[in-house]
Amino acid sequence: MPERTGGTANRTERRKARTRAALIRAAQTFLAEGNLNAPILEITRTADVGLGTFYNHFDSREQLFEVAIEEALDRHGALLDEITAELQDPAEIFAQAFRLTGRLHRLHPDLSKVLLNSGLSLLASEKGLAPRAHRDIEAGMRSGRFGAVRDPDLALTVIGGSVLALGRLLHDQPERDAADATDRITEDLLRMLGLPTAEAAEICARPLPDLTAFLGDDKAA
Amino acid sequence: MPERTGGTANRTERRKARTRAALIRAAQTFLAEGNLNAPILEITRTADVGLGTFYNHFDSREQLFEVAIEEALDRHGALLDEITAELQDPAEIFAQAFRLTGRLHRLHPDLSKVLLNSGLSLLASEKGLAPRAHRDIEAGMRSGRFGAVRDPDLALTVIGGSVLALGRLLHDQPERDAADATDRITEDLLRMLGLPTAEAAEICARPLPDLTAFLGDDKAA
DNA sequence: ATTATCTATAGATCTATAGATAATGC
DNA sequence: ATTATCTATAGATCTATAGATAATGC
Repeated sequence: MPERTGGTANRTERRKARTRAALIRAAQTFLAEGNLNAPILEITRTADVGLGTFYNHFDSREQLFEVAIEEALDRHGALLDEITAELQDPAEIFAQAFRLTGRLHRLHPDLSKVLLNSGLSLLASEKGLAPRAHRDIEAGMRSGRFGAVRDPDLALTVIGGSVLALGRLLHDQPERDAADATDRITEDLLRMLGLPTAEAAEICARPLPDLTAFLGDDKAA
Repeated sequence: MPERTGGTANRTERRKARTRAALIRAAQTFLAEGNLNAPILEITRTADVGLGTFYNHFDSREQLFEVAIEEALDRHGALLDEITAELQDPAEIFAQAFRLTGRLHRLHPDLSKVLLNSGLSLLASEKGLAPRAHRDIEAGMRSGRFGAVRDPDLALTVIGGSVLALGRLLHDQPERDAADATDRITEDLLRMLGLPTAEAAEICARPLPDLTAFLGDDKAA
């Protein structure tokens, strides 16, 4: 019977990886609660490992939380890649990624809260939505599709800020229709990038793949 | 000789107000450093008051920091009001407020860092830029000037997120021309709200009042 | 034999208060 | 006489490590 956790060489390494993952997962639950000061003992209890074990893996709480944020962004990035794998048009790739990210605040509230409590680090991170949006913006500029963009960093700034602020809005207004709010903002952003009004609306009205299928297993690689 | 700090009744009250202000100011310096965990003793040392005094004014560090963020936003809001007092057009009021806020990241880096480290609280706060932008958006909708806006909360979401993300960008890229970056984003946002391209550009090219005059005294009421 | 993990704990750090002091009110 | 502030400190809490234990490697 094959082991689940990674394909690393021996059992000792796999156990170590599992312990590390448990610590990261525990950190994410505290992050989701906005409790950035949780005592290390509480974190290790949540991870169900001994206190001393923490220091085998991390030097400080700050370091653990940093890794935990990166890991969450990474997982989200992988999900976006999976879902947009078939698409060619940068405008559509961007639109789908943004629309799905907005919906995620309802479908996966834990990840959502981790992102909201991670402050602005998502904006400059090499993981997650930001680098993908950057790639799509540059592709769209080259193809002439995003004619209104002169500086991709500035476009990315408005987009990244919108992702965060949208998350906050949906968190503050639990009864608001997340899909509708997200799609409207996506439309605004597409127009801002240079798409004609009608086309922006059309792209945001297209059907989306079923997210729940992808979210079935929480531990998606 | 009249006292400076407020016009409150007696000297005891004024001294108390000064102590409280010193604590808030000290909290803001730690906030600017991103040190949300500074021991209360260090905060009181920075404020140059005894440790016990802290508990005469606040119940917890969290409460102090909350007040410190509100105070910073409040001061910024008052500055914006002062500067835009003469203007009538909601589009121009909004544009000036946004353009000045962007420039503030260079002119007043301490306030800038306080805002960036305050997380997303600026987005939903009743103080600072957000309520003013909300007011301007609704005025612009009524006058038909912001024809593209259907839901003011969504417009405010993109705008608020952009404020924060712009601050982060300018912080990460110290050599970038803040005025230029800010004006371009303002232009994008005005177009998003429904202004014609040419008019958005024109409004963002107008001269701004001299901010340094207003920033002369840091303790502007 | 090696390596990860565990438990127990010394020492550092921090919070919150008690009681003393200093300043102002009346 | 009242009120804000101060200093000193008890007790709580937390970090980081030392040394023991358990599991795997070879």
